[in-house]
This record gives sequence, C-alpha cells and structure tokens, in this order.
Amino acid sequence: MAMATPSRRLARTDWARAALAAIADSGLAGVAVEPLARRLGTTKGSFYWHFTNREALIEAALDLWEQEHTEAVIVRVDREPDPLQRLRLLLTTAIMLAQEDVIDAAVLASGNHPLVAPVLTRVTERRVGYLAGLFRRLGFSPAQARDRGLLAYTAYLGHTQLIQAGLSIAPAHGAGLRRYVDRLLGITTAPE
Amino acid sequence: MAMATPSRRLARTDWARAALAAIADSGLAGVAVEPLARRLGTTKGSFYWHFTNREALIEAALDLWEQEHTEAVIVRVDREPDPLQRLRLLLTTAIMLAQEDVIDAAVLASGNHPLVAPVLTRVTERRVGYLAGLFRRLGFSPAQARDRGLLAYTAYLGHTQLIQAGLSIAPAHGAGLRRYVDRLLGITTAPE
DNA sequence: GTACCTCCGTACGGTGCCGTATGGTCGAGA
DNA sequence: TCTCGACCATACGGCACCGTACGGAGGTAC
Repeated sequence: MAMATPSRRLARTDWARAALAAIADSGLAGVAVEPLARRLGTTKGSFYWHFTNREALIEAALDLWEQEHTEAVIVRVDREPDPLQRLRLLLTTAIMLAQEDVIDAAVLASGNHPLVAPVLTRVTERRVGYLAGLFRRLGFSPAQARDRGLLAYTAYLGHTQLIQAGLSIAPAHGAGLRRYVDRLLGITTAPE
Repeated sequence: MAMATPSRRLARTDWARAALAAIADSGLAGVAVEPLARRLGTTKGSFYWHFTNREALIEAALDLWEQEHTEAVIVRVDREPDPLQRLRLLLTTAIMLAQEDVIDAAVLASGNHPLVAPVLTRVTERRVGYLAGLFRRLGFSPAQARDRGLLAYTAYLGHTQLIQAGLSIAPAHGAGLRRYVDRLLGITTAPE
C-alpha cells in the first residue's frame, strides 16, 4: 500500500493512476486531493502544480481508463482467429478481469455523473460494437448481431455487478465460470 | 420539488423516504442531513430528534427499499398463473420500473458500502431465488433453474445499467423492449 | 391555566476538504 | 558556482457538513 518512491518527483500520470485506484475502491467521492497526496507521500503543492483542480484529475483518470481498459482487452483477444473462440476468450477474460479489478464496476456506478457519462457512452458503444462485429462474423444479420451483442454485454455487466457486490452465487472462476460462459455462448449464438 | 407540507410535523418515515429519493438522484453521498432538512422545509433539530445520526437514516432508507422494491413487484406479478407468462410479465415490469425509477441502480452503485452490502445481498438472493423458482416450474432441474435464473437476473441488471447510463442503444419501452424480452425469454427457456 | 411531553429552531464547535499564495528545494546547464 | 525553471511544502481562508446543547412552540390532560 505505502508505495515505494523510485523517483522522488511525481508526474501527472502518477496522480491520474492514483485517482483511478481511488475510484476503484471508494468511487468518485474517493478522489480527494489531500487524501491522495497523503497516499502518494506528497502534498497538495504537487497536485496543484500538475492539475488546475480536482475536476481535471477526474478527467485524466477517466481518460486513462478509457484508453487502457477497453482497447487492451480487445487487442489481447484479437489475435485469436476463430470468431467463436475469440468470443469465448473475450467473455472469459473480461469476467476474470472484472473480478480482480473492480474499476469497471466503479466507473459504471458513477455513470450518471457529468464527467463520467460521455466517457462511459463511448466505451459502451465501442464494446457493444465490437461484440456485434463478432456476431456478424458468426453469420448473423446486422440487426441480429447487434441484439445479441447487446444481450451478451448486459449479461457481462450484470455479472460484474454481482461479483462486485460480493455475491457468492455468481461464478467467478474455474469450472463454474467456464460453464457459465459456455451457457452464455450457447444461448447467444443459437439460431433464432 | 418544494414539497407541500400537509402536516407540519414530520415522522421518521418522511425522513427515510426523502433519504431514499436523495440516494436515487445523488447516490449515498446525497444523503446529507442539512440539505435534506432544507428540502423538507425543516431543520436539523427535527432530524436529530428522530434519528441518532446519519448512519441510522441510511439504514432506515435501505430498509424501506428492501421492503418495497422487491416484494411489491413479486406480489404484483404473482397473480399471473402461467409461469411463462409470469416470467415475461416480471421481466417487462422490472425493466420498465428500473427505467422510471433509478433507485435500484443507485443502490447497486453503492453495493460495496458496508451499510448497503448486507441489504443488497438479501435482495439479490431473494430475486434470483424467485426467478429460479419460476424456471423450476417450467420444468428445469434445480441446478438448471438456478443457472437460468442467474443469467436472467444478470441480463436484467446489465440492462438497467445501460438505461441508467442513458445509453440509447438499450431498448427501454415499446416494441424494442418487447423484442428484447422475447429474445431473453426464448434464450433462457430453451432446452439445453 | 398549568404542567408536561413531543417535536422543532438556532447557535455553536469540530472536521475534512478545496483552492490560493508564497517561499523553498533540487537538478541542469552556462 | 550561479542561475533558472520545474517541482514541492506549508500556511491560510473558505465552505459544507456532522453532531450537540438548549431554548422554545404547540398540542394534550387534568
């Protein structure tokens, strides 16, 4: 927790990452300058050098999230050539990531906040769009593919919610997760 | 907004309902004694007569939510005898309710808060249990019924998220919603 | 009408955070 | 070594909220 200080001086990105971590475990309200400064072993003097105010920090943190938490998974999954296998890989890794890092759920939780809403909209449309593209490659019509992509994404979102809420009834790993993903796949790829 | 004052004196329940409304549009952080007092046209003097502190108010509000926002829907739906029709009715009304009243999503958003977590766990298990019961009555085995209830519930949760986030891609009413529910039903009730 | 009980108004101290002001430190380069 | 600019520490004022103390208003009972 008390992060080591390899280089004494901090950069803008360090603050943004710390803010993202704060969102993950306390929500947007957790992004407070003075507590973050304590956590980083520095003071507000540093913060107000790099940022004009708290709002700018939140924006930077959300930018980071948008860039890293969607494209990273897509790139990582895109190397699998078979679309069905890729879909399975995507769902599995997404669910496992959502379990070990709750930042996704935390951002969603503040989805109605004016700073979060536009970012969240972009990310959601990117993700649903990517899913729909996979279903297209499985042979579904554009409308069908979009519907199924949407359904798969809502199932993912809801599952993430359950995990983050600490519900033991949601399978989060191992055989339970594999069976869950299999069922989700079988269900969403079945012909109408 | 400036609510009329039919009876000058307030009761504990008035505060709890106001707190629930505050959660709905500002999250847990929106439950602040002095702003609520202003909103109710009274002062802190009233509040600290009825409650020992802010925490007690949050608990009362969550109690209210637990009692009214789950059982009410179940009771209302339970009069439909046919299980498949009841499932359809349940999903449709739940999604429509989630759209006109965001309290459900707001509570979920604070699911990791120590005061919210236990309530949320109970509510989730009650809902998934009820759904599983419906799938049982449709002829599925206990394990199958639970899995399908879980899937239906995660889809509902995710869909709620999307609506609350203001995503236009999520069908929220009319033909789009009917088609969405039909697909969800067809999918979750299909034999394996 | 007076004693009492329920409920509320008001004033106060305390805390945690935001943002500003200003001086200090430290390394890079002339 | 001196200077300069990037970066940070510290102190301060202000605000919003929590919780307490206490003095009432208004109804009820007799």
